[in-house]
Amino acid sequence: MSEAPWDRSRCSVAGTLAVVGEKWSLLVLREAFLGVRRFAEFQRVLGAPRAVLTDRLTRLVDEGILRRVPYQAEGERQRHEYRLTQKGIDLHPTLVALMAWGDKYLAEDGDVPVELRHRDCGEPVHLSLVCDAGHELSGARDVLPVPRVPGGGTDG
Amino acid sequence: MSEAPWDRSRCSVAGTLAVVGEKWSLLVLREAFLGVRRFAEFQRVLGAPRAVLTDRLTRLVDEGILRRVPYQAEGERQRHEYRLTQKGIDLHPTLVALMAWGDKYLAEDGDVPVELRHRDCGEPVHLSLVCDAGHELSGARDVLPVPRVPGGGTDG
DNA sequence: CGGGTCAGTTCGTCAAGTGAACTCAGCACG
DNA sequence: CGTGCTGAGTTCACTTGACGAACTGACCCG
Repeated sequence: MSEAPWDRSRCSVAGTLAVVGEKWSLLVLREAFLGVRRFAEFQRVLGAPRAVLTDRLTRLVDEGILRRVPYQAEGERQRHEYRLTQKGIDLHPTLVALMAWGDKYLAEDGDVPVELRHRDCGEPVHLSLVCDAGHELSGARDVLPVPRVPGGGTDG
Repeated sequence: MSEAPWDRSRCSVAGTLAVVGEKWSLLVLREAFLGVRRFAEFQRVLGAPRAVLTDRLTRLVDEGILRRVPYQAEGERQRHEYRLTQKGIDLHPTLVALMAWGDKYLAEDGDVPVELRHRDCGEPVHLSLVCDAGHELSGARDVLPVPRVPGGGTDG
């Protein structure tokens, strides 16, 4: 059942990448967050080969990240569309993080393709690292990774 | 120069994935954040083929995400090690986001391999989406994506 | 029944990942 | 000074996956 070479036991990053780390998977999700739901629409905006798209869509449905639901447009035949589940929606921070990095380093000339804003107040949003005590961390330097042995106690 | 099939013009997610979306790239970075610096160490903890590892390391150095610096251990010959640049450190939120999702959905039995804590106070840290007005967003629903045409004005 | 669209499969080709063996440099040992 | 060891990297044969175009099948329209 090892469908990926990544070592799941060592970190959740590997596990997550084993699920959505294949080519196109995260792009599919990106479009899903932008409202794309139908096969042909994914195909058009992504330009991915149909076979790959079928595979990724099926995979994401199998993983519970997308849901296939019947869909009936007016005057058209019934089709089905792909919609995000909660599990899929929870990948939003990942996409936001990827986008933020791309915005910073790949579009420094201000040519940001998509901007994220708070729906209520219209202000731009960004990711922030906070601890349970309410402190806002300034960066990776403030983070202490604590490895935990599976089955072992919480090492202080 | 199109080293990837992703459409860079549409979103920064695609651009970022074109840089670090290849197999093993993000895993290499994950280990880099955990303190791994030498080739053999990457090779051991990841189990990646050496050829691929060489390629990813070179690629990440070329992209300015890692830096190759000389390294001299006591009683050993001089070697070089790979260290994160600021550009690489800025990928930290991406890895945190991936890890958080994996922790939630792949290790629900509490078997979280690595926990991140605030270095100052020891409390667990998590990503949070905040807007420039200081509001903390509850999720992807509160986010409004605003597409911007390259070269066009800020469409309100 | 024929044409058109959406969704998906099949297939030949080509790029990429994989794992083992090989090379090369420098230190340790004798 | 030669031999062996280890870290870093390359080469190569094999397998997997991506690619793009053509094909199938369902369904609506006329």
